[in-house]
Amino acid sequence: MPELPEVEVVRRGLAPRTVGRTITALEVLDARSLRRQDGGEDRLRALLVGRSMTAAARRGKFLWWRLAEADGAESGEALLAHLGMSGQLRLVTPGGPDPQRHRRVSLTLDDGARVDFIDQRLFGGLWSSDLVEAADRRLAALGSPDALLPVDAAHIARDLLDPALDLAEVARTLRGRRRAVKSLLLDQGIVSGIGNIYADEALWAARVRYDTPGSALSQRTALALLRAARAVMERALDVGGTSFDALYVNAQGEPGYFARSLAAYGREGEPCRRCGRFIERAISQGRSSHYCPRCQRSTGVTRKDAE
DNA sequence: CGGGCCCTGGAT
DNA sequence: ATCCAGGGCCCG
Repeated sequence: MPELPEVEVVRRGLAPRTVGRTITALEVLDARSLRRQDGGEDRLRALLVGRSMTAAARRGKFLWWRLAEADGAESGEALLAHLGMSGQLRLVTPGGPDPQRHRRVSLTLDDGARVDFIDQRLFGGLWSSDLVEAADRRLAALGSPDALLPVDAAHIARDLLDPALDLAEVARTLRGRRRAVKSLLLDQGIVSGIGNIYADEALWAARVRYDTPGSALSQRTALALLRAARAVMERALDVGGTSFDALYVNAQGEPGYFARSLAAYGREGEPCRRCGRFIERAISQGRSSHYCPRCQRSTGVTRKDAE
């Protein structure tokens, strides 16, 4: 399921073939993928056709293109995409493979290539969003030329690959909450880009149990956990992300290879790669958590929690 | 802050 | 036929 590494792989695949190109047509095969578009298909078409893409940026799991008029002036809007859990953005070149299954929206570019939005489960979408300045006025995201970002992504915190992220501050935020640490890692308003897979992997790497209250973490452990999350996502990025099946592929239609390196996610009943104990699975907040019952421990409760 | 919902298709 | 997967958002 596309989390930060997978979305970044897609961004890197799309950027060189889309930035600098002009959109010549919009084809909508399933309007449900435009659910979040004000004014629907007609308005999106009016905003896109004849505009060029000037940058491909990403914050957390949100990906967007900056748009400019024919004369090069910025339009003040971005084309925003979220892959949900089964979305793909695929580059289709004339004569190349042409995926039809679950194709929902296509953009045609002035070199004849197409960008297809494919989405089996329809949790993702494509829509336009006005640009606003990031609250901290720093570079908005990876791939962004300035501090502007789509208003519909402005509530999303910076992610662990963002040079402007203040790691110590995020660690302090985790420690200021009493919710389970996994729920905090998944909260895109605290730190973005982490989903169920990389949350379980980061917790395993840092030896922290999913249900440890944030307030029970030391600053040192909270920092170690965030660094573990960053490290596992960087390793996944290096091998093209995590693919379990055909649901996640890059812009060229190729899978990633990180599934074979997972230590916790999806490994219920298999031996822990550190200590050999069987990985267990627990349901919490409607999601499964995979963890090693021996080497992932609750760091215990703080005095405050014991009261 | 937890739970339901949006969706489809593959597994049971 | 029913269950389950899950990101984000909305509801209470």
